[in-house]
Amino acid sequence: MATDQLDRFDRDILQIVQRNCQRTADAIAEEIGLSTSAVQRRLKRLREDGIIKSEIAVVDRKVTGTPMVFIVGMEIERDNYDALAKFRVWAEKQDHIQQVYYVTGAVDLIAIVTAQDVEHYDDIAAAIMAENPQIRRMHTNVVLRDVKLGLFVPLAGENTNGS
Amino acid sequence: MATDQLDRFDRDILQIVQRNCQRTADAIAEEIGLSTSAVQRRLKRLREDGIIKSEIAVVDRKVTGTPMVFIVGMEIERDNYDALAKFRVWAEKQDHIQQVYYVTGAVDLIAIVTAQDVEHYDDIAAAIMAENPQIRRMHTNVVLRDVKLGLFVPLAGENTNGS
DNA sequence: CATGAAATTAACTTCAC
DNA sequence: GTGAAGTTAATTTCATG
Repeated sequence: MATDQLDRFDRDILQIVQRNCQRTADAIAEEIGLSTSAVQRRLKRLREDGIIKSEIAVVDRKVTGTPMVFIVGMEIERDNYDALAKFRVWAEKQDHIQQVYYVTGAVDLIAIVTAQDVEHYDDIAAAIMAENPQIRRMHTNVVLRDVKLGLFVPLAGENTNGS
Repeated sequence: MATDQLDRFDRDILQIVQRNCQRTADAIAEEIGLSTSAVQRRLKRLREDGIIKSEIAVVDRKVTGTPMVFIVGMEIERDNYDALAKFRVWAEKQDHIQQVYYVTGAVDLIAIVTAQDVEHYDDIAAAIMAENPQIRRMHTNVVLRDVKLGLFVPLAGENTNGS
C-alpha cells in the first residue's frame, strides 16, 4: 500500500541502500538532509511495504567452490498453460538457479545458473530437463567473465549515476 | 589472502547473509553454534577479504518508474583487443545496465538492462551502439516476467536449499 | 500527519582469559 | 573462541510545527 507515492527522500534512501544497505541511518540522514529517526521510520515502511524486497550479501563466487556461471535459453511448450508456474515453483527451490526471466523472442525463458564445473553443469542441465518435461530445448552460453554484477534499479527522475 | 580457507562456520555465515544480511550476529551465532563475538569477527574478515563483496537492498522495480527489463545479446569486434575492457569501464557507470556477462556462443556479451518503457530502452540501445563502436550487433529479448531474481551462490559441500 | 530531540533498548567492538 | 565491559547505533517515545 502507498507504493507509488515515493517522495524525494524515499527515493534518495533507496538509491543509497541499493548500493550499501549497511549504511547507518545516521549517515543516510546526514547525506539527504533529514533526521535519523525520520530515515529509520521511512526504511521501516519501505521494508514493510515490500518496496525493499530483501537485503542480501553479494558473495564472491571465486571462493565458494561454485565458480562457473551459465546463461541458458529455454524453449517451453506453449500449449502447456501452467508450464511457467510449474517451473517457477521448482526453480525457486534450486539454489544453483540464480535468476530466471520469462521473455519474448527466440527462447521463452532465460536462466542464470551457477555450477562447480562443467560436469556439474551437465548434471544440472539434465535435472532441469528431467524435472520439467515442458522444456523442449536448452541453449547454453558459458560465462567467461562477469563484466558487471548487480540488481540495481534506477529511480526515474533521479540522477542515478554513482557519485 | 586466506581466500580459500573457509571453514564450516564461514560457509554457514555466508549462506545466511546471502539470504538476509540484516540478521543480527546474535541470531546467526545461535543458529550456527558460535559466540556472538566470533560471528562478528568472521563477518568483519569476510568483508575485509572481499569474500562478501557488497551488501545491497533489492528494490521492487514496479514502484521505481523503471519497470521494464531487457536481456540483450551483443556481438563485438574480436580483433578489437580491449573492446571488452572499454565496454566494462563504460558499463560500470551506466545505472540502467544492471548486469553484463562475457560469454561463449552466438553472442559475445549478454547484458541485463532496465528501462522506463520501450522508447526509453530504444534510447539506451542507441546510446550503447553510439558509445561502443566495437559492438556490431544487438539482439534484444523483452522480459515479460521475473520468474526468479537474486545473486545467490551455493557453497559447494553445503546443503544449500532454503530451510 | 510528519518531524526531530531525548531516552531506551539492542547491537557491535574491545579486551582479558 | 568465549564472555564481560565499554562503545556505538537502532528504536521508541513524545513534544512540536
